[in-house]
Amino acid sequence: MPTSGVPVPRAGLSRDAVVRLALEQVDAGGPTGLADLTLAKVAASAGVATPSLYKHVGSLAALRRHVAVVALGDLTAASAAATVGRSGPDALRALARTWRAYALAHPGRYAATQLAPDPDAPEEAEHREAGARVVALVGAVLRGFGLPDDRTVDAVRAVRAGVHGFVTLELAAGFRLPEDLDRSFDALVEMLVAGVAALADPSSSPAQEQP
Amino acid sequence: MPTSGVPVPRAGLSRDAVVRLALEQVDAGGPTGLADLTLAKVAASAGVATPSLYKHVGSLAALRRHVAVVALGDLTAASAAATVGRSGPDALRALARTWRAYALAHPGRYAATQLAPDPDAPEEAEHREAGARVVALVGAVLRGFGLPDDRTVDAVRAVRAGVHGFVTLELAAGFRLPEDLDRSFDALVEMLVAGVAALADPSSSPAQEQP
DNA sequence: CCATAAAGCTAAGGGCATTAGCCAGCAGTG
DNA sequence: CACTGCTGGCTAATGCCCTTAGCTTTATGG
Repeated sequence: MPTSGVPVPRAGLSRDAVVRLALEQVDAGGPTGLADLTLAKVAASAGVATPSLYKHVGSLAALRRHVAVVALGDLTAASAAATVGRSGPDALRALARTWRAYALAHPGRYAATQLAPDPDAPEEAEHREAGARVVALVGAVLRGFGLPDDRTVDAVRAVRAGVHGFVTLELAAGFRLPEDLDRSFDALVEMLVAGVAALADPSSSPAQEQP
Repeated sequence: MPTSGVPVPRAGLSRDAVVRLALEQVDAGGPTGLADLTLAKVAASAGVATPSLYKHVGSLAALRRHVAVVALGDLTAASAAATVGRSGPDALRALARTWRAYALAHPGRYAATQLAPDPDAPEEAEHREAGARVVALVGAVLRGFGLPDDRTVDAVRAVRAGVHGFVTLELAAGFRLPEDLDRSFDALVEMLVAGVAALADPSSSPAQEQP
């Protein structure tokens, strides 16, 4: 009895195993780990000829998508863990920091996070749902701000845009001075916190000039 | 007398001509136009064998960089035109809208805009400078807010991150509902305006809760 | 014990970038 | 006016890669 009881035949290697090896390669490749992901390398690391992978994976694009699903799951779990028990500005700060920390710690996986699933393809439903879960989580965190319903979308988008933009630029080495990135990020997060709060309470209009 | 009078030998084709053809291909390819840029296709559109391009271009990566320089120039020019004669919040709004408009109108070139030049490679100096010019322009626009010197970086980064993040997500079809994107973007821009103003005048602290 | 389906393999085709080395013209110079 | 040399084009070849087709082997379940 080599393994469990269902469909595990001989050499070992399965969709999950292939994805695991792909994740290793993505993780090892830094920010370009996803772009550098290659069936040839995964096959080599599995000790198998390249075409053999097609018994488990479908295509390189499909493998990338599987990586994306895992990465989105990671991010959802980390975000949920970081925000549980918090609400309002506190929760938003925790969410933003977790997001950035994840991106910096796993740049390749974070890149995978940004793959846009085809809205129609039925085989990408899992991918779409994984993405929707993260976005929903942002919405949930923002619920603590008491936003009017029709403004929630705007707030979610602003938060996603701000954090994603910062992290993207940071990973792409788009900023000079390596110093002070933490402080700049904090400043951005405070802008978002204040901005979302303002969206929730339009009476407190933005500070225009000094009084 | 086939052409003008300086260095145009026989068939016609030069670094600039090759870059021009590359730009056409990038423009025709939508958001993935840059990624889909290929020496083979450029050569075909020039009516030339692929290796011939190496007499003008160096490599595919170099061609991409030349495209990036052009795109950064476009963006600088558009931004300068949009912000001249404005200052403070007004200028920042104009800058942000111009940026987004450029990205939506020329997604392939906008993607080129995000290529990070090697900080050391001497042959990428032109690329670095083109990038620095755009960033400097953001700094100039923000000068109207009277930010303390040591906070300017934070503000520039927040603005770049917010706008770039939004546009990236929008291009990647990362948002659902095609409607209301304009309003969401406006909301983000107002957050940035208010946030930068707050950075300039820390006494007006963010609205925490409703009073 | 045997049939069958799954999981591997090799072979082959089609892209692509890149390097090496050849050839034909045009531009000057002696 | 002839010659020399540069320059921009070419073909050939290498080495990656993804992907498809079809064969072989193995393990499993009846």
